[in-house]
Amino acid sequence: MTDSTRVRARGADKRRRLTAAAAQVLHRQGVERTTIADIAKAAGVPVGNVYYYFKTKDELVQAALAEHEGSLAELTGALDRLPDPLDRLKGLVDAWVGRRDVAARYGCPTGTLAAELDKRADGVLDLEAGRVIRRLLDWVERQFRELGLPDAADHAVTLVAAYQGMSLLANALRDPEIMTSQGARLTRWLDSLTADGDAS
Amino acid sequence: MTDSTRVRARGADKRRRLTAAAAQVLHRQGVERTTIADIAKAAGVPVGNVYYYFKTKDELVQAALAEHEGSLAELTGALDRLPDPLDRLKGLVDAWVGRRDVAARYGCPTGTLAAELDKRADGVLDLEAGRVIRRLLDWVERQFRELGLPDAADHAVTLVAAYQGMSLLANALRDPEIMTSQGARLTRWLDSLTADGDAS
Amino acid sequence: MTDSTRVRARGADKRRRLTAAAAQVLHRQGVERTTIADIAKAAGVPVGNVYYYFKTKDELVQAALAEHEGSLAELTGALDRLPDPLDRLKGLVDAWVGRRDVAARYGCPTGTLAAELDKRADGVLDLEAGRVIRRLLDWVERQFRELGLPDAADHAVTLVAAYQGMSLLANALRDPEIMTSQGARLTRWLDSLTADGDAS
Amino acid sequence: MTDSTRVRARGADKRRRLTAAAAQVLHRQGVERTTIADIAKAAGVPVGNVYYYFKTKDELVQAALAEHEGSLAELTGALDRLPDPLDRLKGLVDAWVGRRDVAARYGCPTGTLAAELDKRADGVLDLEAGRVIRRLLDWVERQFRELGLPDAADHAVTLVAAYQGMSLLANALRDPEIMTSQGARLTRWLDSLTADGDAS
DNA sequence: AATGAATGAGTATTCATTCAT
DNA sequence: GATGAATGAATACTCATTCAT
Repeated sequence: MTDSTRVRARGADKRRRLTAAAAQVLHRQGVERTTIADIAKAAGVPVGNVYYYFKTKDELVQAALAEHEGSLAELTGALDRLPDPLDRLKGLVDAWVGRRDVAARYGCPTGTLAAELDKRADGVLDLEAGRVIRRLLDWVERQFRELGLPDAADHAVTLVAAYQGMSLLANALRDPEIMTSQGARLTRWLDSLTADGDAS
Repeated sequence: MTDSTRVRARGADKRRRLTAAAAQVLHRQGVERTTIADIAKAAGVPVGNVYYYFKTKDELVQAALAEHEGSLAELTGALDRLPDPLDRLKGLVDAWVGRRDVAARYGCPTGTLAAELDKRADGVLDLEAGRVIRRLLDWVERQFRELGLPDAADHAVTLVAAYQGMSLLANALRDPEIMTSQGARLTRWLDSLTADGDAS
Repeated sequence: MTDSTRVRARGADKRRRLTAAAAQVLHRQGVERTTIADIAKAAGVPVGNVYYYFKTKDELVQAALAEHEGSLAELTGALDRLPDPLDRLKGLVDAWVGRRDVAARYGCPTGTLAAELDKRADGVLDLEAGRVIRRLLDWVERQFRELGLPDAADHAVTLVAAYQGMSLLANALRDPEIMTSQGARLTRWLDSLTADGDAS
Repeated sequence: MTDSTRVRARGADKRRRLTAAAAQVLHRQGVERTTIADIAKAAGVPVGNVYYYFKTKDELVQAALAEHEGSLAELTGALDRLPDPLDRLKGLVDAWVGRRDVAARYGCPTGTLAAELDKRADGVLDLEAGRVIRRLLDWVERQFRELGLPDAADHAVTLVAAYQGMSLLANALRDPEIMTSQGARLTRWLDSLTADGDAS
């Protein structure tokens, strides 16, 4: 490893730490209640130095959004290795249920971020958040289509909306059990869809 | 009408105007991005005077929450006059769809408020928001129970979560059409539930 | 004096104090080296309160500019009461010389402000500064015209430029004597202009 | 050419580039609104490296001032080759008029720098700026003396002040034409001085 | 000598809340 | 009760300067 590589690695590492910290802290505290100092502290970086990597707070928010988008891509990427689209969708639901405790405490990262950013008058970041959700919708729709179902787009909206809704309820009521029971319902629904046509 | 009565009436009016303004502005801009001055201006009340009616900003938020709770109570109260619980639930869905434009622009008032308040470390108002949602859940559950369905509680969670989810998606994607199509789906689902048992 | 008058008077007084302080401190330290805190302290006003009267630092700069414009208007207004335009112009030169010590220490308020504001990329305030100088030019030109001189506009530029130049030199060399000697020269020049036509 | 020579040459080149960049950027943006990064970028030098050549920002300002002083020396040096002092002075005026567009956009480099530096509490650099202006004054005075005129010093102040004043006005009003007309006036004045004694 | 990165002090601005009348 | 004004703590962002390599 050359010197310049090491330095670049250190710089990239700090940027990654800041991004990860931003993703977590912003999810937990929300955008408006999170200060740059909060993120800096969580990342172990002096405040002034944050601005070497991100010119504005909004850029940090965007990076956090991209981080969540990356997690999602990682998940769908792994699911894509399953041969059966139905298994992929059920795997997605399982993943959601697996994160029930985080959902019950802080909600869905993308969903809560989208909701908060939508309150802004200046529409830049809110479109970003919408884009991430759209990507999830697209992936889900593709699975439904591969299953040969009509109304794949509608089904996708139904599934993702169900996820956002159950996360919000679990969060508002602080009850992870909602994730479990609704997850089970979604799994049953997916099975029914493929078993004998569209029952919804 | 005595003078003091008139004054009290005027005072109550100001309080009401502040509450209504808070409900609307907080819904549109979110709690953190809304200043007391914003609400005061929307209500046509001088800033300094706000504090005569509400000791803190949090009390204004609480009042806004109560206002939304009141709207909900009004709606369910009206629906309660329908003889058939199924019609009541379908009426609820219709009401949601009827507000599709507001939902697409600002999301569900209670849901977005709950999501934002849940980010707070101090758990006072977030529980309030949860309580409002809980009341809706209870009302819905009661209808399902009156319909003689098993799993009334689960069904209630399903319906309300669907509403929250579709509102969030409609908002994030700025697409009121989502409210319409998902509303239709929910109506069909309600019909199927009562027609031939549980299809979900 | 009613209560509201007194309050308004107090508010107006503070605004005036802030404006006066801004005019003085900005002249002495320049725009960029002056902090809001500097002005607040000079005016005996808590920092946070400054923003009740001026929304931004730039508004304070503008107010200071207007203050200098006001001083100028006061001076020309007084000179306007002299019957002879030549006396008015000589009175103007005398006034300049009378302020030689301030000029030697801090330069001409309007001139140095204009020079500093002209460095800005965003052209808003710099035009303001130009406007103040233009007003002086116009007044001087009017006097020359009343004297029946041709090239009144050119003469005006010559006189005002001489003032700006001698102020700058006096300031750069910290030598008030320059104001005196150049003032005498300008007086002689004015006399010669009217004695036997244009000698310049 | 040995390696060390080449390196020294390269180093000297960087220093020269930095100095030139500083002279230009500081003239255009002013001292306070110019960052070290601005100058570094304009010179094509990495920020961190600037400090190898200049220990502080003030040293860069001083170098810029020296650069402007050098330009002036170059100009007067060239004019010194003219046999007639009157031609030298008229050549100086011509040079000023020749730079009318820069003057109208950014003012006289030395004059604006002097005005800005004079606002500083710590008197180090402001004296420097005064010194540069003094050198110009001395050169001009020498020409007047060679012409056999009495009051050479006063004439010098008059000429240089006129230049500073017209530059400031041209800049504040964004009007290069002022340079042209005032330049013509100065040329006439110089002619009149030598033709028939002192007309000013 | 060269350079990307680090540091920390400083600055404008916002805003909930309080106060004086 | 009503109201303009006051207060001060907080926060995003900048930048000269230093450091590690």
